[in-house]
Amino acid sequence: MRMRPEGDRADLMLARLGESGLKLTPQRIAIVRELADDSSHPTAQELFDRLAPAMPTMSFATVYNTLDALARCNLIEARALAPGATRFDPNVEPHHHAVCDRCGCVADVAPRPRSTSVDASLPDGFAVRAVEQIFRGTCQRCRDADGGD
Amino acid sequence: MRMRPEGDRADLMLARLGESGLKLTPQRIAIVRELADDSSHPTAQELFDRLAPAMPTMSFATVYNTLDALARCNLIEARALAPGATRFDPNVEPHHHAVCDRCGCVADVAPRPRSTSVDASLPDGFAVRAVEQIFRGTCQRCRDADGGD
DNA sequence: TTCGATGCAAAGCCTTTGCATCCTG
DNA sequence: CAGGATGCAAAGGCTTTGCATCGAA
Repeated sequence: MRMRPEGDRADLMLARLGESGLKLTPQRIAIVRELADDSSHPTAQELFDRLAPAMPTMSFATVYNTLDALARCNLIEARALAPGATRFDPNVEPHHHAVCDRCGCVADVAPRPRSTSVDASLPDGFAVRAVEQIFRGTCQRCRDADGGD
Repeated sequence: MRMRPEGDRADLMLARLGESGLKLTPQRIAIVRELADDSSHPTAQELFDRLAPAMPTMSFATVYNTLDALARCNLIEARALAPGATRFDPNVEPHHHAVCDRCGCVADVAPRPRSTSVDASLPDGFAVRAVEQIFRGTCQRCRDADGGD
């Protein structure tokens, strides 16, 4: 089983974007390539800041439009992991997140088997589509920097 | 074991607010009473809208200041359950949430035993403080209104 | 008087929208 | 030429901040 080489996921996303009738413009290609292999869960602002140097005409509207298109195609997911800006996640497989209380960094957490198996105490008639877990705490970097508690 | 009568939780929160050195002003009392027995997870705007008729001079700054003070005292928790406005939760015991994809309503979900017991795939050195689960799906009301899928 | 709390308004983020312009087919 | 996509700017929600005023100890 080989590792996924750079670009694979971006190419897959671009192909699916194209299949769904959207044009593969330079802006969209740049956004997809920036996001596809990024597990840091960037905000729209962060993506814009990274892309602006190479594409000086990029606009926020295009970033948001593209992220919205990608989300509609189920190629990324918009996540509310903390108050503030929405974060975008190229990993659409079921998984969870560890969020640092101090620096706000986000890491993926592999899902456990059976983690979605209980609906006992859900509201009557609630149909579950997905279960998200957020592990809140302190990342190693912040613990090292700050003394740990 | 008796049910908690109306006002108990509000009184407890007010007492603890006072103990932590904050003055129990009419505005703070009104905000606490509005939130203490409310499980709908209101936004700051919603609280303001409910309080404004009875307290015409209430300002947003006071609502946010008071919510921030309550959160610092661990009497409420600010939650990011979906993109958009932060929701405030008077239930600070460990529990989870069911969030409707359509109407955005939020219901509490009782925690399961052992639901926080595994940290196997967490990032190295990440110290877990709390585990939140969000059940996403469709509430009964929306399924009834819309046809169910 | 002193110090915290309030209310108002302005400013700051984050995001969406309207519209003119630009490509591409 | 027709349609979608872009870029810009304005608007709109959510939240914070600055500051003058108010009120209780």
